[in-house]
Amino acid sequence: MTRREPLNRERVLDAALELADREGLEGLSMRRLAKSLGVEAMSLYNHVSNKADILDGIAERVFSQVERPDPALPWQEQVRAAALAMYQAFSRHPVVPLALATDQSNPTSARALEPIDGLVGALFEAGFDDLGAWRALGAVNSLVMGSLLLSTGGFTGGQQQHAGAANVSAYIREMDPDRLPHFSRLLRMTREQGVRPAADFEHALDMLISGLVAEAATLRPA
Amino acid sequence: MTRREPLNRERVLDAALELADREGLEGLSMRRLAKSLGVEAMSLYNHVSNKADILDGIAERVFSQVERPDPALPWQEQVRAAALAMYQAFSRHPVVPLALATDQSNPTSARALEPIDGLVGALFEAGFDDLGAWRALGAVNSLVMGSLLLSTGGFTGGQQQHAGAANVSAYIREMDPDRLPHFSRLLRMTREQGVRPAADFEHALDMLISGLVAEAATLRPA
DNA sequence: CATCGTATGTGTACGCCGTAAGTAGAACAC
DNA sequence: GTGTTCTACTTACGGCGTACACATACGATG
Repeated sequence: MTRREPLNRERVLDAALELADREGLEGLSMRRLAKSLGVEAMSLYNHVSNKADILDGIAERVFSQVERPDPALPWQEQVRAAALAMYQAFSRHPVVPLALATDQSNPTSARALEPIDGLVGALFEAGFDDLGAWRALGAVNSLVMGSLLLSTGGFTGGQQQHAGAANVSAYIREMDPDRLPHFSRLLRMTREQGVRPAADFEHALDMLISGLVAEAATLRPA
Repeated sequence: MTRREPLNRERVLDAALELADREGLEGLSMRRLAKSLGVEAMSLYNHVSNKADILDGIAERVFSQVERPDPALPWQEQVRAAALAMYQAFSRHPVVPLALATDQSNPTSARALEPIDGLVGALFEAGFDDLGAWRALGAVNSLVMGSLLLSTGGFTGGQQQHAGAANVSAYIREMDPDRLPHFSRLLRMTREQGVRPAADFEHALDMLISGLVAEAATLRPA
């Protein structure tokens, strides 16, 4: 009998991320995770301190996959690249934004926050003061998180996969177009043409950044 | 003995929203809700079909409190007013955006979606085509939801209440400012000056809308 | 080699959760 | 009266996170 590899934190987090990607946040339970590792639930506690620790761990892992933009770029492009990089990394693992938003995960390691630090640096380059940078950071983060959350199951989201299509048509069926003429027109359009969350996000990001640029222009009369 | 008022859907939803406001989303359980009504858990099922139904119900309730902007306003101001109205209604009941984002709630009634319909109408007024309006709607919704979610417990959120202050200072303690110079500077600032999520959101919204306006200007050479 | 402390995995149990199923009692129609 | 319907209650099931006690295996030490 091939003696099985001993457990360790790495392997637990690997399996947790994989399970969560496959089954969603509510499918990630200690018992199911243990089963996927061929082990009993309580064994996990020898390697992680509790479930929150697991969620922090996978969030950190995903944060650490966020590519950092080239600091030589103009600040707008750094902001754009940083936001896109966060969006892309998180959209590969939609469980993470969910866990962050619901406060089930709270990564505090420097490694996790580095992408954000880079973004703030670019905002300082642009001439924002502390409050301005804080607000711009919040705007970008909100757009990233909001886009991710709405594209996964949010109320007006473009849920393109799993229950997605069925979901949108359920909306259309239950909705009377007389009371919601504009919105139902949009929903019909999305049904005919599909929905591309990443492209939509990129477009939204560009609009926000153009607003940031306009504001930054008032700061340094150059 | 004063015979107690009989239960009904209204009273169940009232109590559910109140309990959720007080105890948060994870504090809203069928058993606790029943107890707050002086009743056993299973009795609730005579008036709502399950827990998802309750979450839909309270979401609809809060949606219906969103004020609709005056359609006579210029479109930018309609968009601004609609987004602010959503933000304000939801920030009084932070459970609702959470339930929406985690797909635990999925209101489909016309009443709930009216505020969104109005927003789309304003975007059509601005000259956006279907795809443009869809994207602009997504941008605004994402910003609203993202801001709400991050201000409640998000990873870089301005959690001003409950565990809030302690939380930010925990960050500061665990973080070494050498690796995160910019971000730690911002956190220090927020600790000294506090954080005002609503003002921050308004600022972010204005930046996004200025981006929307710029885009709309390219559509109608007017 | 034997021994022992530590690290790792297991079994059981507790108090939560949502809810299916069955039942008891009251209100009402006939 | 009898029957129907509606509401609330009781019990129970399978799931959750995890505390606690226990077993076993391993590496260092004698």
